[in-house]
Parts: sequence; C-alpha cells; structure tokens
Amino acid sequence: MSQALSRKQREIQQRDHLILDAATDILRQEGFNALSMERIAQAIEYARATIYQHYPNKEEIVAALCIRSMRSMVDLFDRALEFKGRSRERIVAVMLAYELYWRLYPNDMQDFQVIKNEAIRSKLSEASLETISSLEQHTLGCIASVVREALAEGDITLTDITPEELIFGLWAMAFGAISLHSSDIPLAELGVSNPMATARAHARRLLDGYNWQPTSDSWNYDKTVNQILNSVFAKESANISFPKEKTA
Amino acid sequence: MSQALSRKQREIQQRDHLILDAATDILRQEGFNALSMERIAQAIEYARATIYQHYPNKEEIVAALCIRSMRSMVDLFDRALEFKGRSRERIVAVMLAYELYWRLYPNDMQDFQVIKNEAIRSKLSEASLETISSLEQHTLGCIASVVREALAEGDITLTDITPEELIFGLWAMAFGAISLHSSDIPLAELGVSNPMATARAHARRLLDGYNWQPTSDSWNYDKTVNQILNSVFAKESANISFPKEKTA
DNA sequence: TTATTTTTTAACAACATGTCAAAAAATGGC
DNA sequence: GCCATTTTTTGACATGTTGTTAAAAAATAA
Repeated sequence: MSQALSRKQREIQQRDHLILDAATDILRQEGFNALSMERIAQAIEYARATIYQHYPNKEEIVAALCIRSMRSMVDLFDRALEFKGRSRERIVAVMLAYELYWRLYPNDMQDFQVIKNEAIRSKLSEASLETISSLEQHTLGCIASVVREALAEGDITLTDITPEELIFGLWAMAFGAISLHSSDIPLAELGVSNPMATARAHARRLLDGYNWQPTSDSWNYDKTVNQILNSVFAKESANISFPKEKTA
Repeated sequence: MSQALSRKQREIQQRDHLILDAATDILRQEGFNALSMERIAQAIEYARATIYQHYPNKEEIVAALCIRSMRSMVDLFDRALEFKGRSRERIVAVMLAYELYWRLYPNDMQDFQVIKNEAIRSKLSEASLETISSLEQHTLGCIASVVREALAEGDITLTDITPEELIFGLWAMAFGAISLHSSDIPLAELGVSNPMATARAHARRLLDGYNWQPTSDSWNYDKTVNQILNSVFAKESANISFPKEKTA
C-alpha cells in the first residue's frame, strides 16, 4: 500500500521538477511575460489545471525557483565560513561566495530581481515570503558572524558605526554592483568591464578605511583569494577563471 | 484656428495629467497589479479606449511617471554642481542630491524598481527606454565631471582603478542602499535605522580610503553638508530634517 | 469484478488587453 | 446657421489569461 502510494507520489514529485524546469526554460528564453500556466502545461504535456495542484499561481513557481537557487547560495556562504584564517580573510571568503554564486548561476540572480518586485511579491503566500526572508537572513548572518569575530579578536574597532551598519555597507555595495550589472545598463561601454572585481576592490578599500586588520598594504589578499578558491571552493573555481583585482 | 485647435489640445494635455495622477494614486494605494486601463478610465471618467490615445499600455504610463520623476532628480543633480568648493565637497553635494531626492519623493523611487523589471521593460518603446537611459546617463555624468575635476586639480590620484570604476563604486553603494531600503527587508530591525546616512558614512570612508583630498580627518564635512543644504538646496531642506552621520 | 478514493481534465466565469468601425463632437467653408 | 469634413471618443469584439469546479479517468483496495 505504502509502496503503491509512494510510486504515485514519486511521479508527482517528478512532475514538480518538470514544472520548474519548464518554467526556467521559458523564463530564460522568453521572459516573464511569456510565462503562463498554459505555456508550461504545453511544455510538460499535462492539462493546465494539473499545475494548479502544485502551485496556486505562476508567481509561486518563480518563488520556488528562487528558493531553490537561494539554497545553493546559502550553501556557498556556509562553505565560505569553513575557511580558517584571520577575520579579514574570512570576510573576503564570504564576499567571494557571493561573487562565485553570481558567476555560477548568473541567470538565477535575475530571478531575485523578479521576486523583489511588489507586483509579484503581493501574490506570494506568507510561507514563501518567510522562506525567502529566512534564507536572506542566513546569508546576512554569515557576514555578521565574521564581523563579530573581528570585533572579539580585536581586528577591528568600530567607533562611528555599529557592526550592523558595517554589514549593511558591504551588502549594499555587493547588491548594488550586481543589480547594476544585471540591469541592462551598458557598464562595459561606461568603462567598467568587470563590476564584481571592481566591487571587491572597493570593499577592500572600505575595510582598509575602517582599519580592519590586517589592512591590504600589510597583507597579500590576492594570495588569500587564491587560497580560498583552492580550498573551500576548489570544485567550483576549477571551471571559472577569476579576474584579479588590480592592486596598487 | 490655431486658437481653437490649441484649446482642444490643451484639454488633451490636461487629460494626460489626469491619467498620470490617477495612475499614481492607484499605484501607491493598491499596487501595480491593481493598475489597469479600466481602473484608470473609471477614475478619470473616460472610456478605456481613450487612454489608448495617450499610452499604448499601462507599462508606458509607469514609464511616463518614471521619466517625470527622473527629471526632477536630474534637476537636483544639476543644482548640486552649482555648489562651489573643493572637488571632494562637490562630490558630497552630488551624493546629497541623491539622498535628498529619495527623501523628497520616497515613493517615486519605487517606480524605478518597477521600471528595472524585465517584464515591464520588454513592453516599452525604444523611445521611452532611450529617454530613461539618457536621464540615467546624465546623473552619472554629474558624478563623472566631479571625479574628472578632482583628477585635474590633483585632489585624487587613481592608481589601481579607473575614474569610471570609482564612479561605479559610489553609484553601486548609493543604489544598493536605496534598493535595500525600498525593498521590504526590515532594516530597522536589523539595526540600520538610517540607511542613507549610513551609506553616506561609508562613502566618506571609501573616499578617504582612496585618499581624495581633503580627507575627512582634516576637514569638517558635516559643516560642508550644512553649507550645501543651506545654499543650493535651501528650499528643499527647509522641510526636511537631515540626520547627521555619526563621526568618530 | 466492483466500490471507493485519488488524480486529471474539460468547461466555465471573470477579467484584462488591444483594435476598429461607428457614433459623437469639433472644425471650417459657405 | 447649415452642412461637409475632420478629429475625437466610445462601445463592441476577438483574444488570451486566470482560478475554480464538477465530471471523467485512473488508481487502489476489497
């Protein structure tokens, strides 16, 4: 009985993947406007109403894609924290995780933009919104833990801002850089060929500005970056060429 | 003849304002999903088809709102450049313009997010997209001119990055801060009560990090901020209380 | 095989979109 | 002021999407 039941349920689970995969394809190839229940139904060869058994609307489908993608981002963040070293090296690791995520799944980041949109958010369930929010909080928590560590170890002393405000600064810089990059502003034409590497350089300066030890003039962070890539992110970085920051 | 014709045309122009105002109300009070041609038509007491004489779809209406709002932003940026002083004071003025814009028209900034969305962008005409783009470029140009000025006057020397990359950094920080702020992430709960003031503090540190003279330890920028607010932005700042950055 | 439960679907009602031909209003010549 | 012409406004239509529901189909268990 539980055998037969679970066979059917496995079928349903598989169909869930079919739905998400079809949605991804349509989203990537034709954009959000082309994404409709009918369109997905055709792609997976089921009736439209069947998809409503899985998701109450297409916005929840995009949310599911987002959540799936955010989980792999969280994984990278957690892995970043496995890098052992001085606090400032560890914050570099966390920022690299963000950059790596964007390089590994450049398209997924666009879904984040979609999900930020009020028109879409307003159709999501409380449950989905909370899942998204808690995943977001998790990534923030990773940065926060390193900042707290730095404070505890005396690598940084904050006088004019709170730890949370420092976190916000790093977050805003990274988020802003990625947002601008994934919008269709022609950054390359404006003279910014590599936004993420540039953001990384700015973050380095900013942390130097706050005197987070060891500052970049007394430590080779390019070496640290390589160490991080070759240890905790060995698997991912194998397929990816990482541009160095230009260093003075 | 030109009298009679222009009377009618004035009527049509007025109706254009009616449409945009109605759209703004609906957008603010009920969100993008509630915005429909029918809904606007009811509000202004004309037939739906009449609105299509003005705008081919609701996305273009939002674009028009955006463009109207961006023009006032550009105005603030231009006014910021009227402030005379050292280059680093002038960059402070430009950043203040951005902050001021956000404080004067907090809701309008949300429209910018809407217009960044691919689903909406894909329905806009080339003309609208280009207008938006050129307004965006104009604001960037304002920052760029100050950076060039600083280079020319020797207030800053860039070794490891290009001027464009520095501009990108300031832009990303400001844009990221505002994006995060206007998303519904509870920044206050996270300990960031004043995102824009925080971003301003970070920008100050960043510019100090790049050694843009005079650095903040040798110059009272709080005083500069007040001077800017009381001169070029006298009218606007009268109604607005500006939080000071916390300074070490 | 047959009764019962679960899953799938076709059909429906509601609503939004964009277009177009007809109605209404404005204009201009007489 | 009247009528022909042009412009503006509108109701009506075809199309497409959404979410629901009752019936058909399939799976399950006796």
